[in-house]
Amino acid sequence: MTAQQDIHSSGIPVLCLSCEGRHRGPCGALDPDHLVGLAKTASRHKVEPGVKLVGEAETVDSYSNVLSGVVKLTKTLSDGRQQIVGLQFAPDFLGRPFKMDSPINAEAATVVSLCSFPKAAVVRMMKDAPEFERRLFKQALVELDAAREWMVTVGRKTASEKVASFLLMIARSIDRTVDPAAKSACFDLPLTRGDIADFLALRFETVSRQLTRLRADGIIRIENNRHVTVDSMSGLERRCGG
Amino acid sequence: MTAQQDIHSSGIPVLCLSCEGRHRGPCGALDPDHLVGLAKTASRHKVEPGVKLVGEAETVDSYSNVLSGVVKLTKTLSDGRQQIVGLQFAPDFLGRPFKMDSPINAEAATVVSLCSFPKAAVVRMMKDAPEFERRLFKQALVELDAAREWMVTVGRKTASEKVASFLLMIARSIDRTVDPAAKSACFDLPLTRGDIADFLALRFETVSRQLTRLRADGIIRIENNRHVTVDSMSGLERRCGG
DNA sequence: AGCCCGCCATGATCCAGGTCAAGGCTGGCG
DNA sequence: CGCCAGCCTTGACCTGGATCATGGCGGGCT
Repeated sequence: MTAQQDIHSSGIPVLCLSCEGRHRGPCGALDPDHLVGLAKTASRHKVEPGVKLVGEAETVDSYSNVLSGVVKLTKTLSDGRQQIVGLQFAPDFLGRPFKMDSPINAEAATVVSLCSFPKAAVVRMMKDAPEFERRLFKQALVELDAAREWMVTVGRKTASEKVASFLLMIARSIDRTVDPAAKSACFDLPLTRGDIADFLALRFETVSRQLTRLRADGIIRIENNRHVTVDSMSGLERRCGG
Repeated sequence: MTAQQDIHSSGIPVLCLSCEGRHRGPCGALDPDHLVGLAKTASRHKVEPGVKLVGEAETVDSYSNVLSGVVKLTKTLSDGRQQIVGLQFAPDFLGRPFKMDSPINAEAATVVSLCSFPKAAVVRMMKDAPEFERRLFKQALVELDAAREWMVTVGRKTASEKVASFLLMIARSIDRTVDPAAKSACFDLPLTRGDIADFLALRFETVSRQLTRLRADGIIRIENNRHVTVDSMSGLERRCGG
């Protein structure tokens, strides 16, 4: 950080100083005055895996930034069939602007830390800081691109291609600093086999079998069911099905 | 239209007066001055089914409003497998703000009429008229909701439920004035069997068989392969699978 | 007219992934 | 410690939808 930026940061609330939501997220659009106003209404939480954050068709009165961990967005049919329709990582903004109720469920997939704001404070910020609204707009478009990308995967790829595509996506999302052209990667799966199945529209047995196959073929190693080492990124890419 | 509105409309370009893009679309956010500026750069087209409007990964230098007809948004894997990831009806805005190139293909599914603008004109309008940008934001969120809704359908429903859900969606999209609680409906399918298959992640033979089944069960009638009459909306809803 | 081409329907067969079943591993808790 | 619950793996078998094949229908072109 340069001296110039240091001076500018003098008015920034302590809470926000090293916050992901400001560093790369929507709050980065706000000047110190706005941040002070918003920070007064903000509250931080840490929630355990499995905790429901927002219910489908539920009225929502707060929005949040994801500061760490992974949130899964799901939809469920009346007979229990479930589909994960999106994943959110830090510093994504969690919530549906311009609507009273959420069209989806949001649930912590891992330990998640959040910075929550009353809905009204966010609405005001969107009015007062056009660049803030614009960041939310941009995130919505990125999520739309991602949702459409996954429609192709869910609709048209084979089980083997789906699992490879998922691993590649996670490898690239978990640590965005990693060289995208790296030969290998290493990360903790944020989802159980069952969750991965709900994301890819498979059964957990099928996910398990495909992971076993990737392991047998020397593409990946798995420790403790969760920790994955990708030994051959190129091998993984070749299995994603164009 | 009241006298008051009549007076206000006096400065509106003739082209825009009865335009769907202004009536219910993004241009409704613009005042006469803005409309005049935008209309100077606008051009209207009519294109035949099958005409490619935007290519995947192609640089785009114009945006459009859909004034009539249906546009399909597709993604294709390198080996030709295709998925329709969205449909656009009047008065949807066609184009990806904040990006040089489109992440998807857009193709006319029916005869489509468009009102196109140079990209720069739209970018300027987003700066000058915050309410215009907000409308585009809202449309993006509606498209995101729709994409997620279809992820559930594509991923978790059976072939029979998929086709029923598709017919219901079309019945409700084609004529938005129709009573959503109506007992029956009547419309032209904007897509071929093959297109419907690409939308639902099925094969066209499967779509054909499911339509035959709905016909045999007295839920729908089909004339000329395209014109559908839904005799039992409730029967169709019951087959959508929650 | 006669031909071709795109679209659709339907039957026969196949197979990827779903379903059912059995067992292992790990961590929390009485 | 022993028990239980959640998660994972693997095997055996089944089935919904894909694939392959055949033919009909309608509209445009020569």
